[in-house]
Amino acid sequence: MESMVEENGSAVDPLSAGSQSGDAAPAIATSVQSLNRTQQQTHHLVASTSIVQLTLPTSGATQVQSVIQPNQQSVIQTATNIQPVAISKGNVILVSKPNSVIQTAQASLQTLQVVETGSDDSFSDSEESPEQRGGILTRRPSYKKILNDLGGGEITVIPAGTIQIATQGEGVPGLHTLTMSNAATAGGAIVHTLIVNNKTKNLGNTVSDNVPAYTGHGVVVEDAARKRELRLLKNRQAARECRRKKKEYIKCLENRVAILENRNQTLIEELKSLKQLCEPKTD
DNA sequence: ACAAATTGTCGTCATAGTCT
DNA sequence: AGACTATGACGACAATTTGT
Repeated sequence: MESMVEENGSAVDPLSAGSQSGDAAPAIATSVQSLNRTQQQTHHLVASTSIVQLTLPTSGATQVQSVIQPNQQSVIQTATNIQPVAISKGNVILVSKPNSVIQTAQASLQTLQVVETGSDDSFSDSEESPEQRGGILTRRPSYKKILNDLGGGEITVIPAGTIQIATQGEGVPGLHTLTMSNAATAGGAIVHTLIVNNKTKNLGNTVSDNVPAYTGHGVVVEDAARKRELRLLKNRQAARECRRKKKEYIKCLENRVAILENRNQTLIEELKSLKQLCEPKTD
């Protein structure tokens, strides 16, 4: 299956439009500064976005409204219920909900997010002011929570180009397997995800795989040093995961900016033309 | 070419939040 | 309630950029 993208008459490959992912700074508060630095090397994030029309031959006259950011990940926003959408370069993305956001970076799929929205406005503002949170400075909601608030489905992206998908609500619990043919690692990657009671468990290597536990008469014996090692190891991994989620969250926000700016521009132009129509003729 | 400044990444700690 | 997890904050270090 091949997709055709038209932008002012010229073909554009939305997947190749993405490139360097903007590496984020340690804190959200400073992320904009950091992104600015990254974008010195790329281009300005939103300034050069453009609308393209994706024509998908096999799905009839279906069109996808997309926002293409040069040197940034692409945003593909579906205008209608079109599923599945297949895109060149070997990535097949099944979109189960309207108004989805699909992020790609370079040739390999890096982030895939399904956002269930009635309209763009349903990007709920998950960042509350301290006042809104009760007037005291408290910890912000977790990225997981924020992203869940943004959309119905939960999709976790694993660094090595693998994708882990969990279904909530109407989803059928069970073992889900997702294979990526062009994962960053050679030969692709397969992730098995076990969903039990709406909770996701990675069936890959776990922390305990790496740290041997000594058992005696069925009782796990661990000295303080071992416990500490285990704790540090877990926390190290947790920190990595947390940073990855933070980057994902920031990308999500960037996409949101791109979509909203694009929409804003459209509305401005619409307003202009309506004004012109309403203007009394002077000659 | 070199030093200083800037930025990114990582490991660790502390602790709020969540789970059992 | 205690164990566990997620995340902000911090410092160390490396890589990159900038000014001279």
